[in-house]
Amino acid sequence: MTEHSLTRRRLVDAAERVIRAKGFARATTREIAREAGCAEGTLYLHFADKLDLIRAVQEQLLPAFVELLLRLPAKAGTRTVAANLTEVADQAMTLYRDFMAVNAGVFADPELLERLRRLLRERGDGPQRAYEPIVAYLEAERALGRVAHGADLLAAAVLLLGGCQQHVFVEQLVGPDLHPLGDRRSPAASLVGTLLAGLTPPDIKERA
Amino acid sequence: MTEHSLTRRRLVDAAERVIRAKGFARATTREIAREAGCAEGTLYLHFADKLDLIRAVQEQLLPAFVELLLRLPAKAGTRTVAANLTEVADQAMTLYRDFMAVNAGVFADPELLERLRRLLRERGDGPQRAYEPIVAYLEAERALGRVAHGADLLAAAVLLLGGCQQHVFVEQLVGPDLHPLGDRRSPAASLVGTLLAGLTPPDIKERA
Amino acid sequence: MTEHSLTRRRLVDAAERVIRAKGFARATTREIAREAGCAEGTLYLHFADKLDLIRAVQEQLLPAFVELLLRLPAKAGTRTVAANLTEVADQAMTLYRDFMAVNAGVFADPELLERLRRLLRERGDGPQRAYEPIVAYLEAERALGRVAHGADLLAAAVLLLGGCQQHVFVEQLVGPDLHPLGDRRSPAASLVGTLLAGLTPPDIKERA
Amino acid sequence: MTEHSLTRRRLVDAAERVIRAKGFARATTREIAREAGCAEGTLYLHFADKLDLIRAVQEQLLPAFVELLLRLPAKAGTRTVAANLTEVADQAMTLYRDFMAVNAGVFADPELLERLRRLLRERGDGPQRAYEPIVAYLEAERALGRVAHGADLLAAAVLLLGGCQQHVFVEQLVGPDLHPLGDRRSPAASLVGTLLAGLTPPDIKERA
DNA sequence: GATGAATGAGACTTCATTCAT
DNA sequence: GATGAATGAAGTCTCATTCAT
Repeated sequence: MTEHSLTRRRLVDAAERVIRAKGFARATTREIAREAGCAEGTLYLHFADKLDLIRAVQEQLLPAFVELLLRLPAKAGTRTVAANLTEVADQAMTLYRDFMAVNAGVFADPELLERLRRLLRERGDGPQRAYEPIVAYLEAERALGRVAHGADLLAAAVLLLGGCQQHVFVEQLVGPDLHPLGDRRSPAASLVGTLLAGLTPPDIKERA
Repeated sequence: MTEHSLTRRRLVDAAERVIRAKGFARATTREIAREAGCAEGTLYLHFADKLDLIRAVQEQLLPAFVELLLRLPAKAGTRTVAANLTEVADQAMTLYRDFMAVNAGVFADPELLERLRRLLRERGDGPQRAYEPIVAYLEAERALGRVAHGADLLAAAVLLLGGCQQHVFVEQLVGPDLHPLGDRRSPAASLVGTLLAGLTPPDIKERA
Repeated sequence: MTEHSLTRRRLVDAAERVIRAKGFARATTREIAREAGCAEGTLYLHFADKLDLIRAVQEQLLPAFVELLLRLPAKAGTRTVAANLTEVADQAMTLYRDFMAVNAGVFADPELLERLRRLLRERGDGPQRAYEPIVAYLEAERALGRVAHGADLLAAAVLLLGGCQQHVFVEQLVGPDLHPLGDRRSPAASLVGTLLAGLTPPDIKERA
Repeated sequence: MTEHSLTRRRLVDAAERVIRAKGFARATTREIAREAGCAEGTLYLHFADKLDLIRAVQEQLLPAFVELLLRLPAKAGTRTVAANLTEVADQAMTLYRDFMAVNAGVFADPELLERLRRLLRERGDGPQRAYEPIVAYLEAERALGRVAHGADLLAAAVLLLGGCQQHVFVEQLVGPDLHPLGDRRSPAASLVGTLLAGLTPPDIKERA
């Protein structure tokens, strides 16, 4: 089976490297083969076509993202909630920076998007899986009294990861120097602090 | 002048339609011209090149959102903060849905990204500008006592818009039915409510 | 008759200027019309097509070249033969520099070349007409004893103009600094001096 | 290696044929590929771009001439100076006839001209290199007493090659029958003879 | 399995020319 | 006569894919 071939793995890794380094639009089969150290034709011995290779890259990327978060729930009760979430936010920003080009390429091509959608659906997988360990962690903290009882933990996870993605998005589009949040010591900590504190003033909150 | 030419507008509209319908990767000059009902060469009478047309599409998408945001500060004190922000969040989600394919195409090609970056830099423009009216609105509400004094308003704006973008991102990748936030009556309201309330329990907050 | 229209003349002059300034390949109808200060369509009111305009440029250029030489024969007996020929050579180099782009464009396109050939044939005109005043001048000098009796005056004219064209050709291709003749005080004088003196040593010449 | 590939050679040959047959302006990549019997894309497997192919054509045209010139210095002392130079002149005319269309195309386009200029500069190459073996030959003949001691050998080389180029230029523009030098038994011999003899009468020369 | 030269459809862009105003 | 927006054929070049070795 070609599924576990060494050359196959080299091609997937090469594709990921090229997309990250030169952008999705520059990730040609020629460039990928060169990076993988094999001939262009070899690609078609291991993959039906280029989309098939891209799909393989996606399959490899998504788990990496989710797995990072799996250790999170175990941290409940350690340090502070802010510290734990800031660590996650920092890593999320790094991941979004890396994945930006791949995601963009997929969203730019409906055929790729549809293929990936179908694949994720079959597996019950997807980016929303990243919410789960965050929600689990927050549930654990809630049980420990370090998170409010009424809090919408799923919405919190969306806000947290969204804030990170938004930060990276603006950062890449206008540059870190023009990003209004870019001059903070830790943009991640700013986001987490605000998410934890909320915006409602104490007096109003009491009445609610 | 070509700036307000009818054909120019037809081309921009056609480009937006094609990008949305067939994706950025399928939005060829040929297809766009066909959709606009004019010859391919005509495109280059109104735009320097394809990117110039893409930029025009981006500039056409923004106003609806910007205009909503510009009215936002004046709403301070009306209805509830939650209602005002939820309206913005709903509009932002619509915008992100429309923008997704265009943004993806730009982020997939480093050259397009670089050119857009340079243009935005020259104009002092960019997606970060959307934070400003939100921050201004929240400042006005803070002056009215409806937002906490210590709140980090810029971080709040990033979380809010980021949460919206994240929601749309997952929605488009896995479909609305599999999105965990998709079954809520109003995902926007969920995000806003959580952002306003925060996660910290009242007792801890008092001590801080 | 459009033959003597002011706009027509403006177009021909503009075409010549554009070809000289930007090269034959960059001399588009759009550029020429812009330089002439009229609309692109106007060109087709005065000329059947672009080739017709180019032909008009040619018609205007060739006489300018020939007319320069017409004063030459009258100079026989004045100053020195070397001085008179050097003056011609200097001007010939200037002309070849100017005409290079136009000539190149014609020689690059067989259809243009054929049209020009036919036109010249009808008129009995052409670049060979430039030889005539040079030959006439040398004949006059020969009668005055300042040029050898057996000299092949036509061949001399070809060598002189050819040397000038060759000099400009190399100069434009490799740049004046790398041209081996470029560092002479006067390349034209070098060519003329050598043409006058010949290469054969005196002792051999006597025997002949 | 593609340097010695059969297809590469076929493309260069095809390009030369097409340029000669249809002119530089008609030598499109499509036409060249068709003439070479391969696909248009194949051209870009062997050449960086179209100019790269044109350069290869130029480099292929040169050798025949260069080789003749390289053997020239060794001929010093054999036959007569006139015979040796006439042979060179004949070959030069053939070369210029072949080169005319290619050179014209390059001189018609400032961008092509600039790129060729840069390439030649890097290599220290160029048409001026043709002067060197001619000068070397004449130096050898001078040492043997068959060329005058004071002669400007570089200027002589420029006159010789220039005369040949001029002859071909006029011949192609007005046709051989109208060329005033065209009815000579050997135009090359006429030019060489005149260059050797010079124009100055013996009595004046003695005084100098 | 591996190779890489060859393919050819199709991308973006230019430009001589036309025609309704 | 003049205009200039529109045309569309044609140009150069790219790239996913195939196939003989």
